[in-house]
Amino acid sequence: MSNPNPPSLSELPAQYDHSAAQAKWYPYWESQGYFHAVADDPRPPYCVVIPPPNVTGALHLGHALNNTLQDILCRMKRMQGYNVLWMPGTDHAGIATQAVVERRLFEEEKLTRHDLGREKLVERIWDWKKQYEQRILSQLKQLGASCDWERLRFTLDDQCARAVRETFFKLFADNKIYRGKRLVNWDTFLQTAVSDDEVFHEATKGHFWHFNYPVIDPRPGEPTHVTIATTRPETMLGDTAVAVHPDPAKAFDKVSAELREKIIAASAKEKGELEEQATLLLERRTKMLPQLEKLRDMAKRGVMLELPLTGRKIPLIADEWAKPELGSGCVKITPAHDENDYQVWQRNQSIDIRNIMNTDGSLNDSVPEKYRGLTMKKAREAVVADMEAAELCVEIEDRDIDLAHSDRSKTPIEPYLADQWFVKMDELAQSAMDAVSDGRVKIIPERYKKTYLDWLSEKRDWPVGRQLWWGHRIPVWHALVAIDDVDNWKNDKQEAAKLLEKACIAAGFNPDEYFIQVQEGLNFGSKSDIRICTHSNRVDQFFDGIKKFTTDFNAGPTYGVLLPSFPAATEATNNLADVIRSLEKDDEVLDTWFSSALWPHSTLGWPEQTPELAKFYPTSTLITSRDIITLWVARMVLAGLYNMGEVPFPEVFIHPKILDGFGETMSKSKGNGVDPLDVIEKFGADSLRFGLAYLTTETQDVRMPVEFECPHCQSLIAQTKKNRTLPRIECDKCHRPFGTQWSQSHGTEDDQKLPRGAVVSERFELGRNFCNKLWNASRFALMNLEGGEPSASAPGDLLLEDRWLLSRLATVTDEVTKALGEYRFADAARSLYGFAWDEFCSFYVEMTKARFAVLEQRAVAQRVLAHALDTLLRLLHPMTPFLTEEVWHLLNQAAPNRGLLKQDRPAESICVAEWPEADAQWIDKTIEAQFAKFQTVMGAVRNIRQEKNIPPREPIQFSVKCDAETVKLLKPMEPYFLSMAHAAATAWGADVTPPERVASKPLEGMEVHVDISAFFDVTAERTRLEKERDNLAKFVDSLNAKLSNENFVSRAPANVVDEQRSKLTEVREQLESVEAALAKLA
RNA sequence: GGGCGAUUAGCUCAGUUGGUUAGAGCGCCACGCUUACAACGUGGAUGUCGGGGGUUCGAGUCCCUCAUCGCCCACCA
Repeated sequence: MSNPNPPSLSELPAQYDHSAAQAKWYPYWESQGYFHAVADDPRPPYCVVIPPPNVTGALHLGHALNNTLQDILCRMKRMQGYNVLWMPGTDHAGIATQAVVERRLFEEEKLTRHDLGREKLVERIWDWKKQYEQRILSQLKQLGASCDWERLRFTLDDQCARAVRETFFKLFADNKIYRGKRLVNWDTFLQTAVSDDEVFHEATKGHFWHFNYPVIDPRPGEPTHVTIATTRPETMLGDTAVAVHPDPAKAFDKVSAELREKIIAASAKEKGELEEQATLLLERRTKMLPQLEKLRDMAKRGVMLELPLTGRKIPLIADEWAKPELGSGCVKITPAHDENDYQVWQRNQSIDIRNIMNTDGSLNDSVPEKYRGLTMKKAREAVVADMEAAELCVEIEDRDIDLAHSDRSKTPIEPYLADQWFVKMDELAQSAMDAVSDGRVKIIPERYKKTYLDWLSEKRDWPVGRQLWWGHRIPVWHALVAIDDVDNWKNDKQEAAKLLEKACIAAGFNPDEYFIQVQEGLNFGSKSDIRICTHSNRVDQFFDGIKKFTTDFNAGPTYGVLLPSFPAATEATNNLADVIRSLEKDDEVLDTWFSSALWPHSTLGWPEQTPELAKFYPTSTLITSRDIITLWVARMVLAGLYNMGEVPFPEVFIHPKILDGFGETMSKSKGNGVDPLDVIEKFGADSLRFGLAYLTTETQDVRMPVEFECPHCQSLIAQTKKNRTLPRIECDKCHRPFGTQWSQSHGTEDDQKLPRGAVVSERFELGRNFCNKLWNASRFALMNLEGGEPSASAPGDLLLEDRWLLSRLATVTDEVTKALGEYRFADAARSLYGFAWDEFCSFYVEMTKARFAVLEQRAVAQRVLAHALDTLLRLLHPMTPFLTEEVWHLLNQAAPNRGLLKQDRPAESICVAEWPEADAQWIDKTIEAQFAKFQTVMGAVRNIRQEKNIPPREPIQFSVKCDAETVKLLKPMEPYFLSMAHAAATAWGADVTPPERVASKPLEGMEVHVDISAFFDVTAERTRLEKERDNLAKFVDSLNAKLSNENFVSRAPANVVDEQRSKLTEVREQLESVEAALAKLA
């Protein structure tokens, strides 16, 4: 397939038609297979895995940035001759996706997931996924992303599922997976756990209640009660202890010491406040220490307290969690409803743990009958009333409380300790830290190394289970086993494991397909958990086989079997065979990040040892946003090391975030998001890409004020915090209403029917203007190249401007290649922008106009022009692929043979053209300096014309006073002064005398005189010269001041001083010539 | 509470290892539709580089400090 639609060069439109180019070239690239990589291609590999976008919704501007940057690198590397694989895919995003589908299900059909059931719901989510994935892929293609679509993956597809099972199994067999407790955000309305992301905090007026718990049998002189304080009084029904610090004196001293350190470091302003704090602390210590120490001693003696309202007795314990400096110094312990209390429970296994809540948020049977079935809210009222009636409520303070609410149901969250799967992180985290510390993985910019290392260094175990239906189901079957005699069980558990093993073998599984684990003690006291994990592909048949087999077992010791139904277990007595028979498949799924962590190797075929894995792992770089350094990057590193024994990528580039005009992150829920397709439609994909690259600087974060575009009259309305969440907006100009993205989710039916106003940003005009400029320069070149004869060219044929352009081109090539290699996208874009616009277009192309008018000069100019355009297009292709491909094909028509000294046929597509190499032989600073003189004189002539108000087309005459060498340089440029400034040179040289009525401009080593006899205006000229004189005089003064400073002359480096001296001489001369001109006027 | 970052023209941002009188794009002003381009051309105006202190011959750049804004993490009996 060649150019699908070759146009006539003379009929090219004056404006670049981005939508036509996009529609034409993407299908062309795909059909040519340019983006498809194969493993047995011998060229060096370059591989990038896409950060898989969530299938929750459409891509936003941040994705556009992320993928543009990846595409820029991939396209450059492809041109550099690498075997490039950009692995595309999407993420199943467990919670977010299920939540979206559930919400729609409820809105549209008034059904909950329980009405539908697990299988049906999962089916619905797959439907949703297919729809949105299509949309995401289409967005990526419209952006121009050169992904290898034949390899498209999804984190929940069969290949990824296999990698997930394998990894989980490895971890399990390696004893890195265990069951523990974790405080989850429990949504009592939806009866599900919610992620931290889906929780919003709302400050509400609340209270701080102080309760007294009576001490049972206090000795004389001892306190008769302890006081505790709480914001959630209803949880007292689940209290199992009250804690006091084991060494209050030491604890006080520690806090004091910390405070003193702070005071030393503090500013004067803070000092007073801190010192006051220290005084209060000291007073408190004096007042409370004896009491607290008494309580501590009582705790050691095993004193019990009466838990009011329940008739239960709970111990007073000594634990460091109790902070003597806070409240009463004593803290109630509710292990099942508070994470810190849970840890206290873990340290003090003698105390009880008591869950008081049903999944619907009502109180369960473990509380006294009168509170059973009450909601937490009602229970609070009842508890407080009863405590007050018992005169045990000693104080109620008002207090603002940051109350967590579920974003999905808008109801308050109940913290709730649930059984969870955990991955042990100590060794894994250490391995990932080492990889970054020793430089095997480099994070750019380097400051993000700290984020990464700090987070990993906590080595917090990773809770990987989620109470969801959408995701990788945990490949474990388990049964809870209650036993009374722990010692006996320890022996018998070997027997249980053996028995289970036998069952597995009999069911036809190989020993390396399953792993049996027995864990004691972590679940509700002495109850143990027997589990089996498998990575077999036949997971679903697994238990049918085993259960059949275990019917043959009748003998064996008896155990209590707990069915693992959430939250509380029911007990039954049975024998060992029944223990196995009672095994149930875990109904949780894995955290989405578990599958994302495997992305770099799972997408390449792991655990299969595929040729792709051998060729492309480790991948070459990772490009992502900073908010997932910990969640994703760190976990990919540790998973890569764990599964592959090698880091997944040697470099990670963290790119900026795009914020709105108020410095806020863009998000759908704020209504300030931007759909890249809106921008692509209005400005074109190339403009979007170039604009984004131009903004990707080292300094993080880009502020981007956005506007609504009225769909009726196209006028722009600035987005404000107010109008961005209106369901309909009235246009400022035409006063007709239009809808927005916000209308779709929050508006009435009428709002949703309104034509939608696109959200765009003026920031992309830069890219659009640039693309258009380039298009037109190309158009000019094409018109003048068509029919040109390829001619031999030798360096000797080249004129100053050719040598200048080639020198600049080589320098820019070098700059761009280096900048992109170091992720300095903005530098590359700025360098190309400046070169293309200010040098190539404004000077070189302008100058060729005069040369094309002269027959003998044509061939060389054509040749250099074609070569320069060819090179520039290749340099720009990674950023603006569509435009450059369009022009490339036209250029192939106009100049089918190209090259400077040696001519060749260019590549059929710019996608696979060679990346330019900076040819050092052309870099010539002398030529550049000489050319700069020409530019300076040109500027002076143009400047005088403007200042004298001489009409642009009015011919003028000028002369230049300069040395002989400059004459030799600039005299040949006379035609350019004519064509570019309508100025005719009358004289060059050292003895040039200015005409009678003249406007002069002193320059470095030169004087430009423009004959203005026809336009002479003494006053205007005097004003101009006086201004110039003042400027120069000021400059001379500042240089004088510097040079007369003894310290500067003696201490600054000699070259700096010399520079200043010669500058002074130079500026003085200029000043003299201005003063002379002024004198002449008078 | 801990950490990170930002503060430069009306707006959005560059500014390399400290070294001429601090730059770009948009916007603004003036003139121009000149046969590549008005999405353009030519020229112009615009800054106490957030405040204060310090190091230095010399600070937008390095150090300290204050202020404001933003982000991440932790915690809130």
